[in-house]
Amino acid sequence: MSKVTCSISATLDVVGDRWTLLILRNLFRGVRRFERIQKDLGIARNLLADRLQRLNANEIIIRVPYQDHPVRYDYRLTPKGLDLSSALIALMQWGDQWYANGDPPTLLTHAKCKTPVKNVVICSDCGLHIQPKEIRSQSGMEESINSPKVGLV
Amino acid sequence: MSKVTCSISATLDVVGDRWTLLILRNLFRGVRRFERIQKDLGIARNLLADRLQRLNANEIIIRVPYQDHPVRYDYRLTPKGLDLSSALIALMQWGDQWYANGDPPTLLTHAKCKTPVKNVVICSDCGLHIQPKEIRSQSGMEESINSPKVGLV
DNA sequence: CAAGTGGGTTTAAATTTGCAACGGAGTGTA
DNA sequence: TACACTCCGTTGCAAATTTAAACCCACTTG
Repeated sequence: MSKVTCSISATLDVVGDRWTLLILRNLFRGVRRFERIQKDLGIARNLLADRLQRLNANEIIIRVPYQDHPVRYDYRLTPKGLDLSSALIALMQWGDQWYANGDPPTLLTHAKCKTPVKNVVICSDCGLHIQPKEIRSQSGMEESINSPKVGLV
Repeated sequence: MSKVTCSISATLDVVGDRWTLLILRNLFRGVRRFERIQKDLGIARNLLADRLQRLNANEIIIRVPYQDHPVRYDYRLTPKGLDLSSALIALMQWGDQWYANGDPPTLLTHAKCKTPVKNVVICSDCGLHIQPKEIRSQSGMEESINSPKVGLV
């Protein structure tokens, strides 16, 4: 595999289309069969077939037979697929924040505490929460993620 | 605004196309002008014009003139746009994890400590890190985000 | 004045999508 | 036995999007 130049675009190449993340959302929620997903999303059947194949090829999901004659499959998340949960949660959190008027359509809670979960960016050393403007971006020859004092409107 | 039924799809309606998140990535990195963004991404000019207009209409970016005659604009993130940073970081982190072979093309660090930042899901009450399987999903009449013991392959 | 730059719009071709119908291999019902 | 129904796709075609490339306008620079 060749050197990737941007992990965001690498990710979007795999899951960055109109439907894929919504399909994954359903898998996270336990909706794992073709027919159920199709009905829930209203996605065209050919597209769903194509997306599932692609996710399978990329090892984000795996097909697990639940019957023979004819063989029918559950689509389940692999560890690589499960690892997308925080991205999904981050997207969901933004939608909650800006489009739900204080009434999130779905609430994710910590199984033990029953309190809501939260997606945050922290410093891997000091462990503190970090604001966007405290972040520096280091790569080949690109600018900082926020050039000094001009990031915000 | 009508009741949103899924914050993920609400978010994807606004930023969930092939280019929009990549444009935003550039804005986060300080690349704010039409010509620079177009050259960096190789996006078609008409699409870039369209996406910037749409982001502006959705109040994710704002146009700030930096000269008159002719008036030319910087495209800057609004607070709503800045708030997408954690989603972008989550996507980037997944790409780093699964496609960078231990060598992330871009490293985000905490300005103070110089150590890498990390996107995590925590419990808003106990503050502990949460694994995907510890999350419950509560909404109208949908299943848990992970039905008992069948989530993983 | 000619060439270059920034920021688009227009046009036509290539690609993707959505829809509806079809098929095959069962199961359930009468 | 016949008939309908379910699940999981595939196929064919029309409609919508995306793309590349050319064009345009209003300066700015040499």
